[in-house]
Amino acid sequence: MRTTLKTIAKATGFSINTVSRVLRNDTRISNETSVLIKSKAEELGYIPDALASSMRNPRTKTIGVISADLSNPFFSEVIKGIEEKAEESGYQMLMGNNEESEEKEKHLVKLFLSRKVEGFIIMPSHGKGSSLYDFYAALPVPYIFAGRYIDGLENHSVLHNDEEGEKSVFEYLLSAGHRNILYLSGPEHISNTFDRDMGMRKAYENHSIAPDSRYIFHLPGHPEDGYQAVNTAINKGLPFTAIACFNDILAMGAMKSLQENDLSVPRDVEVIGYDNLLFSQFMQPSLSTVDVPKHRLGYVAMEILENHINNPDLDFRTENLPVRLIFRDSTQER
Amino acid sequence: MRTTLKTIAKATGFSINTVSRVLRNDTRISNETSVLIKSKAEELGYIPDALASSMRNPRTKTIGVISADLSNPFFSEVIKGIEEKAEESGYQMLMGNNEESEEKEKHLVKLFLSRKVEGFIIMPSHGKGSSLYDFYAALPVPYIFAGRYIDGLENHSVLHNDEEGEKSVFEYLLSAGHRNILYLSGPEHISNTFDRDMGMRKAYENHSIAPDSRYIFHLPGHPEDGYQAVNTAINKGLPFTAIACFNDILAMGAMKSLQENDLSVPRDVEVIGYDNLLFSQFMQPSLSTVDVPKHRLGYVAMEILENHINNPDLDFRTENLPVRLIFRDSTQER
DNA sequence: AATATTTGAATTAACGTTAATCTTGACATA
DNA sequence: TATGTCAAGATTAACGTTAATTCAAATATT
Repeated sequence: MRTTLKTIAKATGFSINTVSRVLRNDTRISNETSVLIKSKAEELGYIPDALASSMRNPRTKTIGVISADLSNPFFSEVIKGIEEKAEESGYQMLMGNNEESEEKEKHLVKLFLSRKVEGFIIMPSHGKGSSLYDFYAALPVPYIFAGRYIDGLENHSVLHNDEEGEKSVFEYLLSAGHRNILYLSGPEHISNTFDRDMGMRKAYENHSIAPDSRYIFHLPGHPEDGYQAVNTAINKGLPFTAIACFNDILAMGAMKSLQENDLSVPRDVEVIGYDNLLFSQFMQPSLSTVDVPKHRLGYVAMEILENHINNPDLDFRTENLPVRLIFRDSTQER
Repeated sequence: MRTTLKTIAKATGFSINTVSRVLRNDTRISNETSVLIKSKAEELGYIPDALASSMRNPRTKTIGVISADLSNPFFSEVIKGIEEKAEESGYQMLMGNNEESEEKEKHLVKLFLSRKVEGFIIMPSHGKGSSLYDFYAALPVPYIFAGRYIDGLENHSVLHNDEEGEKSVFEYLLSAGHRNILYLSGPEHISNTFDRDMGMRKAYENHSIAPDSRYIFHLPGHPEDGYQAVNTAINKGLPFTAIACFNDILAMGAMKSLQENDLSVPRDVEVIGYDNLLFSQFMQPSLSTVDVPKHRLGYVAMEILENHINNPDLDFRTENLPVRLIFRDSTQER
């Protein structure tokens, strides 16, 4: 039989309530009793039942974290940031993967609500044209979208300035004289793609140039996608002198293709990634990229969520973290 | 006010119990009643309280997952495997990070027990000389160690044949004639280091050669460690013609150092990693490495755990997944 | 017609905890 | 002495479920 408060109460002769209060360090208990009960609890290997406790005490100290892909190094950095702050604040994480499906995402949110999470941090699968607006708007607990947003719910997001980031990439490339820039963009249903495309367009606009749609690829974002896209461009005889990538992983594939086609980076082609994943500085040549504060993104998301949990009337507002273009060896500028 | 079974009972005129049975699709309910109650539940936006339910029904359908480092791509692949099988079996994951500390690990296990997890999958921080043997041996729920083991609890582990894997690396290198092999090994407190070192030694033994301890480095396993270790070897004038690494991440750092020192891979130095992370095939040159079935490791761990949960009398036994040396461009052999 | 079975549901008692309200005895105060 | 205060603890009633038991009416069986 499991040791419960009742067991300890019987063993010590005190009431269940007194035992409960001792173990919660509640007041109005003599020191003698407290020591006695605590030692008995220890002796019996008492493990508190957090679920039973949550029945009277609505604070479950649990949050739900839903990511697009647990194995993606971008998300895992973000999740580590969340975990760090959650740990500091005494929260536990229920975790799930939406597999880039809105249905799955909704299902997970419901499941987690059932477990009485006090809030959510979500990396939504679909942002642009999401069908989940109504669903989220009606959620009974606070929620923060990390790194992405859902149309109409922007104020629930912690973002990293995607538009500014991609704009700085294209400002650099266009100013350096490039006129044939391959742009390996991301999936169209996520907000980041939309914002970065916008940044790209603004940079072209600043230079009074119209972007050429033949140079823009919308890709899922895996290494093979980058590899194939560059192969395709080369095979079609599309001339280019620079490649801007939606993420470092695409850049990894792109560089592989360039290498196989005997194109030198950065002499023949300059390449710029996005995200600044750990490995990008160790690539050969090391990858110029836009640094996204992934760990901080997670940490801040949890900070904000905690704020809203403790303060249900607080208004939500978009947080936008700064990004920074980092020059390494895959560009001429250093 | 939250909608509970009571709310629905009042709204429909049936008893709480009847409502409960309808929503659990229990028997002995007329179809008419069932439809009525279900539609009312839907209408009122009823969200079942899984915690309250767990008070009577001991199946919480939750497991605890504790990893050494959430942001490490090796672990995140494993976790994805766990998540996939967990999802299939209807389990949710409570997740935490032991930060390579046994104290933190123990704390997390207790916390999760409090939440009534039905079992654990743990990537323990310390395996060799762990102080947690007694603690784990007394755990009241089944637990599986993924990818590592704790001395005396080997039967709770799903492993990948570390000894065989590293042995195959050294068999290749020694057979190819290398006699000065830098071995960038891992942290001494984890079982993988111990087993791979053993594999290395067996290969040397097969060739009747005594390994030279000046060539063996025990490192934490970050890219900088590999980078520094190779720099150090070069600066000390230690001659070498091959590098075997405890993981791909070390190899990444090692290759960077070789590159900076104008040593060609694989012509001057052959390099072999371990783990076969996604990016290793995209490195320049692509990295020869030992493939570890990371996703499968997680998936199998969850399969086994579920088995033990459903079958408490089942004996634990070590599972050892096969590994395979993959030749790419960082070795002469292809 | 008397009895047994079946169906559909209500009642009751938990699960382990916590919060609110009582109780008791010791001591202090006027 | 009568009354008040306080400390230390006990009692009771929840929280939202589920399982076991009970009940009443309808139907079937002899």
